Amino acid sequence: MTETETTDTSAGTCAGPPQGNRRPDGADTYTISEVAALTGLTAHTLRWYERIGLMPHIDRSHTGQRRYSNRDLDWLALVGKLRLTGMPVADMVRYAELVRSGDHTYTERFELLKQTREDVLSRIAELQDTLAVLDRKISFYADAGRAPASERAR
Amino acid sequence: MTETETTDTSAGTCAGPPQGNRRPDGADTYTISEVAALTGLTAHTLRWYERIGLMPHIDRSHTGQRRYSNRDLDWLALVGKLRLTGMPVADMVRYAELVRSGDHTYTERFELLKQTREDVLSRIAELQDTLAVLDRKISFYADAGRAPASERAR
DNA sequence: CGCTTGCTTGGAGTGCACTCCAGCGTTCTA
DNA sequence: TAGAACGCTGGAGTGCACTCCAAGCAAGCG
Repeated sequence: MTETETTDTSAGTCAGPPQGNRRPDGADTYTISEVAALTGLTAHTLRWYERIGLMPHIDRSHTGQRRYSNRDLDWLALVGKLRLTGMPVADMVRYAELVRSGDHTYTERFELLKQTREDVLSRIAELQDTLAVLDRKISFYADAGRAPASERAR
Repeated sequence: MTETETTDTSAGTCAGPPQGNRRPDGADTYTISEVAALTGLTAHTLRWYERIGLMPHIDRSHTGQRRYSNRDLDWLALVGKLRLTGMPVADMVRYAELVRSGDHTYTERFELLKQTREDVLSRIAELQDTLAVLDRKISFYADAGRAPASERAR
């Protein structure tokens, strides 16, 4: 085996705050596998993110190995959040491009964030709707128990 | 072109309640394209759902064409809800199998629903977390406007 | 009767987001 | 200074959820 790649037991149900043990700014260099451990992503995915333009340029050691910084970790934390809103990776790349192209893209980024905010809000609303449906079904099953199948449930 | 397949303009942002014009029970037979229009799914997807076992057995006309009922529409509405919780199709198939195999699967279905409810709850929590992050960023951009890039934002 | 429109099937294709591989170089630990 | 563990690359492969295709049957209409 050439590469171990986090035999992922961590990201079970909760995906709790992975920002545990960061190094202080100034002494913040992490190898790819450290970042993998900290973010829950695989090293594969980190390299892939870079290839598709989702990451800023990552520092390299004198031999060409990636050295991540706290800033990169912050960016990955944001990406992680956006990812679980269901935002397509292509849109995140778009945002990354805006950041890279400088300060004159502020308003565009602002609009993008506001739009995303709206999307998240409506997704939450959808989920609460679904929750209501589930609760109705659950209480039906709770009532019915194994009573005669007078009204068959699906 | 042999099949028109809903040139999807409907499912834009909101995906509002598609349960508009149902026929009264007893006179409830719908063709596949009617169901497509009512649910926002394509006819392709409806046939695919059937193939993979996500649908109960659908009635057929004397020539073999599918005739959906209100009950089928109800089922599709539930599937739609579950789908947008991010539940994998395979899990929904599992639930469909439980329904098909009869009343003795009540408790298992009950457990599955409760688990799903938990999943939805934690997804909502995640999204609210993300919302907080977005709000912080948005207010940063709102404050910063095009002020000097003292603290560069990502 | 021919034409259009709609529905049927099995199987192949698509897009997304990873995920892995082979073959090689580097870094750490004993 | 071995040897194991880790990291590098380009490109190929995977799994999911559709999405489409080709060829054919069936109903309604002028």
